[in-house]
Amino acid sequence: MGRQPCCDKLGVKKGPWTAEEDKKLVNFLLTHGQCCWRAVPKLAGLRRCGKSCRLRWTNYLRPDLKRGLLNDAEEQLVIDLHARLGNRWSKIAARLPGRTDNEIKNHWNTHIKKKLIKMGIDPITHEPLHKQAITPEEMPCEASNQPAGSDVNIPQNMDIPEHEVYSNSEASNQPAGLDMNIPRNMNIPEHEISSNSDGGGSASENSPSNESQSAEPNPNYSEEDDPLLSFILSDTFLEDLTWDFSTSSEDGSADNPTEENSLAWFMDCKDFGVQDFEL
DNA sequence: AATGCGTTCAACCGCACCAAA
DNA sequence: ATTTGGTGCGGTTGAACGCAT
Repeated sequence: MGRQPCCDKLGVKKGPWTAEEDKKLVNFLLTHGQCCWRAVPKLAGLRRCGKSCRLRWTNYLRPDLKRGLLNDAEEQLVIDLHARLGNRWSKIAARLPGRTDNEIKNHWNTHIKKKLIKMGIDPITHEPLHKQAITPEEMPCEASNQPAGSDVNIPQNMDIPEHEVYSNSEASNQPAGLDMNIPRNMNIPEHEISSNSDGGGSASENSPSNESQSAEPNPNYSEEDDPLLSFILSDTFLEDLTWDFSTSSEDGSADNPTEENSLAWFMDCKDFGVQDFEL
């Protein structure tokens, strides 16, 4: 028996969201909070699929989102995390506050991938495209561990949960003398290790037929060599983040906002670009 | 100004997981 | 143990945009 579609295809609007729709969705979610997404469009007065509403909210309307291109430090972090985690964009995004999996995925495909190729690095394996051609001395500085210009204060000795790393039987495949920016022996929680029993992966991710296409994380990463990465990968980092936008604003006006205030404030943020507020 | 081409990114699609029934 | 509905995730698409000619 096939699955019921997530929403009635008839009468459901698709395509770009209008400002009016955004307003309705934001108004509803700020008022009622996130509940059952399937019910959201009906309750919010939208002719949209619940899934579409969720996507619009998480990828675009969420007030804690940063807008704009990833900076150098973030980009380097994405590269490092990708080497560790592979194409698990949601896991990567979880370590970059204010960034979405979609955004990172897009940025990877449009910018970073090309950059790495240009640098002679395979964006999938994170190994040199022509191992003979590139010696460690020739590795571009951008591939060094510490992102240039990174001013993040990074606690030392952060544990990376074992479950967040791919298991990889080819762990020893790292070429001798190839240092790159890949820390070794990183601790990552077991439950996020990519394997056939991994609960979170998509079919294509775990599909053997796609293995050559999917990004294999480098198993030899270690946060010891990359304090920034170790900090970001730590659970402490995630726990410490203040995701509740309502309590943080430059002038404090958003503290304990009323529903109206928060909507108005939020819409203002959208007008100016939320990134301007450094939420 | 018009056209073509390449790039970007918001949005969609399909699948898998998980919890509840 | 099985079914079902809700949600999350990663891959893909296509409209919009920018740039060169």
